[in-house]
Amino acid sequence: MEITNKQQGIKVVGDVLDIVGGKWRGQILAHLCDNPKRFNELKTILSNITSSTLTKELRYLEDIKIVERNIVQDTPIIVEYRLTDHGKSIKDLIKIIIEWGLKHRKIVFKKN
Amino acid sequence: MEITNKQQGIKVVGDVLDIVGGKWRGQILAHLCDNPKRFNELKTILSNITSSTLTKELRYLEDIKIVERNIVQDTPIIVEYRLTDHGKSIKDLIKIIIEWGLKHRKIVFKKN
DNA sequence: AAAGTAAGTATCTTAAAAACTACTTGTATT
DNA sequence: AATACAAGTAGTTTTTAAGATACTTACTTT
Repeated sequence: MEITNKQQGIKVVGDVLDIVGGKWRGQILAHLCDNPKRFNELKTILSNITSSTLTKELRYLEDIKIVERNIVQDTPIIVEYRLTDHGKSIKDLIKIIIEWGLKHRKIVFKKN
Repeated sequence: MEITNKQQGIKVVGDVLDIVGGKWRGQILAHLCDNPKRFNELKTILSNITSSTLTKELRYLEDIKIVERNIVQDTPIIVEYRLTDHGKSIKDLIKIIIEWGLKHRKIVFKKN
C-alpha cells in the first residue's frame, strides 16, 4: 500500500514530528517511557536543559494529553510526570526511532 | 527491556529527530517513500515550501546519504530525487509515524 | 536563623530555521 | 522574438526555538 495514497498520510507526518521533534521532546518522552520521573530528575538526566525550557516542554506535552503531571506529595511538593494512558502509545514509536538510529548511526550521523 | 537502559538509546532519539524532524524533512521523505520525484514535483506537492528551502533540505538529505540526486535527462535538465538503498530503511519509520498519527490525531492535534 | 531543596516563573537575548524576493542558465514552445 | 518551464542560487528578513540569568514559594535540615 502506498504511503502517499492516503491523502491524509503526509500531513500527519508533519503533525507527529511537531509533537515528538525539537531538541528535547523526543528525549523527554523516551525517558518517560520507562517510568515516571520528577521535574528535577528530568532536569538532571537531560543535562543541559534549563528549567524554563523543561517547563515549557512539559506543559506542551500535558496540553496534548500525552503526559500528565501528578502531585505525589503536597508538602514539600513533589511532582511526577508520567505518560498518560493515551501517551503510552508513543512507546512503540520511540522504540522504532531508537532502533533505526542505532542501526544507522554510523552511516548517517555527522556529529559524534 | 527498558529503553533508557541502553545508554546510547536516548541521545539517538535526538539524532534521529534531527534527521527526520523540522517542518519539511519528514514530509519530503514520506513522499519519496513511494517513488522518486522531481524537484518541481516536490515543490508542488509540498505546497508552501520555497525553492531555497527545498534545495537546502534535499542537499542535507543527500549529504547524509539518505537521498540521491539523479540527473535523468541532460537537456533540458530533469532531476529526480530518490531514496538511496540505505535511505529505504526509513520507510518503516515513516510508516509507523503515519500510523501513530492517524490513530491519535483526534486526541492530540490542536490545529486542524 | 541560615542554607538548601523541589518545583517552578519571568524576562531578555541569541541562534537557528524557514520565508520572501529576486535572479540565473539552458531549453522549448508559441 | 518573447514567454515559459525546469532546476535551481543568492541575499535578506522574519519567526520560532532554545538558552541565560535571576527570582519565587513553601518547606526541611543543620
